[in-house]
Amino acid sequence: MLPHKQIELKLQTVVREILPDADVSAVLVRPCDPKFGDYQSNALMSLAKTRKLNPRQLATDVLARLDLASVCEKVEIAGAGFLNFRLKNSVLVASLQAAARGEHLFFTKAASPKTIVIDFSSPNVAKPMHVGHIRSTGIGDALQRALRLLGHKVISDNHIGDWGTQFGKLLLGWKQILNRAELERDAIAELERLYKVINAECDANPARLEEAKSELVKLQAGDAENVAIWKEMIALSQKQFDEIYGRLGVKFDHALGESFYNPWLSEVVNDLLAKKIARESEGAVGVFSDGTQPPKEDPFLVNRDGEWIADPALVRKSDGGFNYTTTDLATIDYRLKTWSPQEIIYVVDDRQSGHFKKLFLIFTRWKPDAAKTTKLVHVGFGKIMGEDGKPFKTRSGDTVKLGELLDEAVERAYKTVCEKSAELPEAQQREIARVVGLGAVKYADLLPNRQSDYIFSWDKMLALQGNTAPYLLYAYARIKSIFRKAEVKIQNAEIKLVAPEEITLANHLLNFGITLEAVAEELRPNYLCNYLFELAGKFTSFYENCPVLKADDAATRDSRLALCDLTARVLKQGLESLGIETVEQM
RNA sequence: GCGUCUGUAGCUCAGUUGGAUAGAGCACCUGCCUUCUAAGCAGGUUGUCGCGCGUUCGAUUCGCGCCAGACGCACCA
Repeated sequence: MLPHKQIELKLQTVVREILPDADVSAVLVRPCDPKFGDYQSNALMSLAKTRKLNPRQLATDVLARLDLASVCEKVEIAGAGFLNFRLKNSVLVASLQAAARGEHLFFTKAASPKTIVIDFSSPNVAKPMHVGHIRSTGIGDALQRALRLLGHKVISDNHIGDWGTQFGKLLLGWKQILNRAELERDAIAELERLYKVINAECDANPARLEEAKSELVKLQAGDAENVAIWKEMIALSQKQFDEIYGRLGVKFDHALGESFYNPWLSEVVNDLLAKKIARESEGAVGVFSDGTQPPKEDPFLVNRDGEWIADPALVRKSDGGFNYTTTDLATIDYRLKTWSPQEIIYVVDDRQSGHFKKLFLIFTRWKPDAAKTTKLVHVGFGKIMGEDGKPFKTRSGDTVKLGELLDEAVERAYKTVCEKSAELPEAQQREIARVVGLGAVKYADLLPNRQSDYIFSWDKMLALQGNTAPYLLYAYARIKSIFRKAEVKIQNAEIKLVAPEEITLANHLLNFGITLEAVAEELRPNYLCNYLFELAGKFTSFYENCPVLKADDAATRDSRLALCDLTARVLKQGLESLGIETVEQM
């Protein structure tokens, strides 16, 4: 068991003895400022607070019964009632030794694994994937990787936008102005052109709009020709998606698009009507407020000029068509029936938070029993802005296509590789550039707290210094370089932690699991980014101050090699959890 | 108008049950390549945590009210 878990366990046991009714699940330790110790618990202070106890007295009572002599140096009470723990050197060493033997990598699998459906990326058919898609795709993929690493059963599902009113216009365009040669050359660009042209015509001419609508109606009615064209558009788009996901190394267990749920949509609406959750209004069917919440917190109400008026979630349009709330409800139902998940996570733009609030509320009204066992979570994120603070666009004002963004990242990385590592063969330079470029894009997107908008900057992203993917990859490559030069193989080397840099690094390795758990708990990959950045920093400090291959004696050398190896393994595993590859040399 | 999110160093951003003297990178300055990759390291400078009030032993964190910005508000998703 990892040392901090041992501390927590003993601490919880003692707290339970002293306060039998206390909920000890929040009695945890956290890594802290090294001047106080390796770990700290402030849980006693909040326990004391709710019970109106003197926090220092409680800490004293707990400490009197706390026997951690085998794990820590003397435990200290500080300030208002902090407990500070410093690990015994032998415990730290033993933990590293166990990791070196392959018994663990500083994290433990979840005690009770959950089944979790994670819904992310969700690009639209017939449209190019743009820069915005990196957010849902990267965050979603990092989350699925971290959750899997911790032993949860994850089902990733790409809810592709393959249905909707846009197909009326696309079908009209396909039939009337399609350029076959262009379709061969760049299918997505041609489809995008069709949409743009017809859309403009529809805006200007109601008759064109009617034509488009009638194509849509034919598609929805199962007209053979329209269905065939629609399927071809999906196939062409899928080629694009596969190419991008292939480059990004993103895999889905399923890609059940919106259209997959068509057979159940009218059923969903009828059920909602039968259960009086939805009602008719102005020819449409919608879910309205049930009046159980104060108006301010009720997402089905909106204030207009001082009056609270209905803001329903429509599930059927007055023309009989369905809305995305309907599809999303059918999707929830399908996922419940198919996988019985404890959690369904939606990695979707924060601008849709209102939709999800409504959707989740409808779910609890519609499936009250399922709602008790399945938690729905919206993992929202902000927009990518240009350096002018406005939404990130190309110089000509178009949205930035994801494929082109990746190309440019790799190209820029290639230029740097050629400068810095001119001696390497070109194939290897290309490979380094690929990993560094793609890694830089992903890392830059995962690093900021996901809910805020962030400013996209080529220079910062591919900067060679600072909190960037290249910095982390460089630290990893330096370790690997040591092993290329090492003439010995380390096997069960005895680890000794003497130099301050060795101890600091070792302590930080132990926190990998705490970090992964925080990522899984709060669904924030940026915690892992910061952990790895610190790890790389502490390693580099060690590297500068503690010669490895040129250590004074063989024992020190072997010990340091073991420390290098563990650091490399955590770095690689951590980066992998972020969806970032590593290179052995750069 | 109402709602949601955001506001932390000159710039870009972190800040994990409320916790100790609020951190990092960039930029700027000073050192360090005949020693394992200088895409590096060591050190220095930088703050009314938007403003005010409240809860608390303790608030960047929680509550309320302002100010500023972004986004959203019935048949698109």
